[in-house]
Amino acid sequence: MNPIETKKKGKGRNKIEIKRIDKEANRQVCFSKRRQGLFKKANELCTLCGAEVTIIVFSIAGKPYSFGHPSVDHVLQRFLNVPGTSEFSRSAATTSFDPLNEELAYLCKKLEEERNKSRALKVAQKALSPVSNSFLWDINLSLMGMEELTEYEKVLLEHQAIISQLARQSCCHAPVIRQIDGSSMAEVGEADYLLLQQQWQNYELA
Amino acid sequence: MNPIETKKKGKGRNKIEIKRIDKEANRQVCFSKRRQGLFKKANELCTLCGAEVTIIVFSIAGKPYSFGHPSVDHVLQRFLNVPGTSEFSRSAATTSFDPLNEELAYLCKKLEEERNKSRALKVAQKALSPVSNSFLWDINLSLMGMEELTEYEKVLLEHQAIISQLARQSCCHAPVIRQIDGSSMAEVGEADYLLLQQQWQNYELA
DNA sequence: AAGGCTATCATTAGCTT
DNA sequence: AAAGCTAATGATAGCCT
Repeated sequence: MNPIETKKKGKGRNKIEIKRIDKEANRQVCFSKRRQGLFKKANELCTLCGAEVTIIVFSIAGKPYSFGHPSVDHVLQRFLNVPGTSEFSRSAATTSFDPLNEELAYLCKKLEEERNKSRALKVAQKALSPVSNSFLWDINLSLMGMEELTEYEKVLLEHQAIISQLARQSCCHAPVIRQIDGSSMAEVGEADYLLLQQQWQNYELA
Repeated sequence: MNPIETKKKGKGRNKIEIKRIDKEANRQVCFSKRRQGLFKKANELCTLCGAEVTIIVFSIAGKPYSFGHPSVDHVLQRFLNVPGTSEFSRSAATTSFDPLNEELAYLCKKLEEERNKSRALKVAQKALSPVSNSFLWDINLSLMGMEELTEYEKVLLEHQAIISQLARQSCCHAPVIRQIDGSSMAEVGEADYLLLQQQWQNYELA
């Protein structure tokens, strides 16, 4: 037995390199199997962790497949409504200015204005440690009504967007993986209805 | 040895049922690990099969994470332009053709938000006790360093989660008093950056 | 093709620092 | 909290039908 030539048996799985599969037949089979696996994983993530997930896949042939919980549209709407998450959520027409920087500058300016408006509150801020933001924990949500909470939520989203922008600028130009909360399965084909049913059964049980 | 009680050792993986994880700490860890796994699988699908994929995930805390090859926007744009794939595809695709209206709508929306914010501020200033929430509007993000911003982001996420929960319970009309328990939900994913770097390296090679 | 099989590789739940 | 470990479970490449 040659120790170097550890020939594998014909059955079972071989380790493969993650690079484009040249042989078209193999690529198609791999695509189909792995897409199913990906959607299954996504479904598990939703069920296990209460997350909202959407996946859109275009095959090399251009055929679209999608997964979404609670629905593709729901997650997309939510994503597109987050300021700064997607460029075309507000304007696909990139004019001479950079929309992201423009948005950042705009929001900073507005925040600065708000800041100037509430001078009386500077006292409270100064009383607190300049290093620590722990005073934020003092915010008492329970004193707010729903309307106020809604407004506050908007501010949170804006601040979050700004922070993400800053994080993006200070790191690299790779697309930042962004975050806020929260699963529908809209398979363009038919193959995944079973998975969907299973998913909803899980939810009904929960 | 009781044949019925096949107790597992402390180490190693146990089989788990695919249902919501109750324990929050475990759920968070699971979310983080499985999200990374999902993105890795998606990246492999892209590389192996030449597919275009985007994934959008909202954590239970409301934090958005996204994966996209070649980019989230590219895949979303392609998807939204496919007739019938998404309910709001038509509006999203057609309105973006008019840059002036789009920009105008955006500015109007922002203006309205600012007005609401000011209104909320006034209400807060009037109604709240000396321990006021309204100093929040005074926060100047541009004065914070990354470390501070990261901390602040954690607070934002927690508040968002609480607000989301309150919103869900709003049928009660009485804002539920909940105390923040110090556990942070934020993951300004360094692990994600690694994944992204890996992703981009793969793409540069391809 | 599409689905089943299975050896092998990959992911991860629970645990430890 | 975040990162590392390990034994189990889970996914799947290559083959067969």
